[in-house]
Amino acid sequence: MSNPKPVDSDQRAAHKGQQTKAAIVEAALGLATQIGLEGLSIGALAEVARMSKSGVFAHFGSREELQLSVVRAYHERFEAEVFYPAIDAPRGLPRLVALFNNWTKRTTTEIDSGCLYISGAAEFDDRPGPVRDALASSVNTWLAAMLRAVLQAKEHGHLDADIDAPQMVFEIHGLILALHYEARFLKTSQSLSYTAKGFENILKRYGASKIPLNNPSTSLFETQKD
Amino acid sequence: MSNPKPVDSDQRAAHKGQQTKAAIVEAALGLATQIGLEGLSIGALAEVARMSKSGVFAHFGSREELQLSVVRAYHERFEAEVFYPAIDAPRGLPRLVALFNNWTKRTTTEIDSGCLYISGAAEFDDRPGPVRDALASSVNTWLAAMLRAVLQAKEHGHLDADIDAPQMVFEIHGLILALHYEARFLKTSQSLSYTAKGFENILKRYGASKIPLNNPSTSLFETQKD
DNA sequence: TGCAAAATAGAACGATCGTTCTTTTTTCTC
DNA sequence: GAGAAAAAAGAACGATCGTTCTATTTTGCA
Repeated sequence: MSNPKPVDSDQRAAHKGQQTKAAIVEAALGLATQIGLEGLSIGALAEVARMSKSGVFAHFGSREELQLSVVRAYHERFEAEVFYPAIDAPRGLPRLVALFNNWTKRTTTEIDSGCLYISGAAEFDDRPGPVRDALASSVNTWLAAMLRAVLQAKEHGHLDADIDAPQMVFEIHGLILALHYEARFLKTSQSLSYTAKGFENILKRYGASKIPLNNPSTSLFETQKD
Repeated sequence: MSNPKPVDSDQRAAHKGQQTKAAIVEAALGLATQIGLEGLSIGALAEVARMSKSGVFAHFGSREELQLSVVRAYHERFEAEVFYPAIDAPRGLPRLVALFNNWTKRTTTEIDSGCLYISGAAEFDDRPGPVRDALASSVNTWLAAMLRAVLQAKEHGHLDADIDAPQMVFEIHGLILALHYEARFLKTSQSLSYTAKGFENILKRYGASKIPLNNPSTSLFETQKD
């Protein structure tokens, strides 16, 4: 009638199928983060999406492809929420701190919803296949980004020159895993402050104290853009 | 005929039912550590135990009771393998080191088999009920034991007097979680050495360097009794 | 507006799930 | 060795699983 082109905001020239598929993946992501990728069933998903089982199934062709779609969606969300906002911070220590802050913030949010990289690791650590590969690839990409940030901080003199960068990333990773485990499963109330203090300890040990941050009045755990 | 009392070595006066139940739990433990408590099905378990489904089922009465039996068995094994051997070490830093060494050793073994406390946390963090409670209770018992060891090390002057003991336990827990995650899921080859180095870093930061161990020629990661 | 194509629904499949019931086999005791 | 008790097997149940097929509805373009 008035406008032949659909006024679609975030999906350009999206046909109906792609829209509903996106909505299904969205719902599947919510289910999978709560009950896991293995617990995600097409019947339950169809109920949440208010569709028929076969209607949902047709968009993926197999359960495995549905799981892969969920992993891809989670990866994009993680990138958008943790990685991209942090590259606004200047290279070196500020960016490393920003990455960690975003990671912590996301993990804290996930205390209610769950983290696919953690539940997925537990579910697929013994199950070879495309889903496991996709999960591991995403996590490795993220850990490589953290490693890059550490190396840059080292190059800029924000950290000691002789530090073992992968070692530092490993220890940081441990903090996040402990945060998720103790906050979500054990419901330990102080987990977040333990995580923050642990990160401070790591920073000090690797020489971050020598280089004050741009804005000394700001806590280490406030992301600062320049 | 000759001897009316059964010459049973480790199960005194055990009737047939208790013996086979123990064997079933043993098999279930093997299955559950690999595919998880949720993935553990009675049909698959019966096949492994070379029994009928109903034969297996009769010993537990419900799947949940089977899962609880597995958790209890895992708890006992963990205690026997990690906790009890370490209390041969003298109170304080040596015992703390022994606990960590045993924990690390067990986790390294579990790279092939899986850890029930980690996979169980991922599966039951959103699922209230007796299984979740049993898992959380076991883990809390173990973390409390670690905390006790840290406090004793503090009291004996092996660690700084002003340290935050729960904070230290949290960081140690993170190391173990990272070891399991990166070794088992990501197959990062250096995980074990990262864990050992991370523990050394933590010990130093909390003041362990001030008190040399009994036997300076022995690595921190060799358990030493007496 | 009409028509092909895409999207969704509906029904049914074989398989497996946990569980119940009945029957057979094994074990233990007198 | 007989007979009661315990243990294990067998069959079947309703439910749900992923998947396939066909029918119906909805969409998008000429």
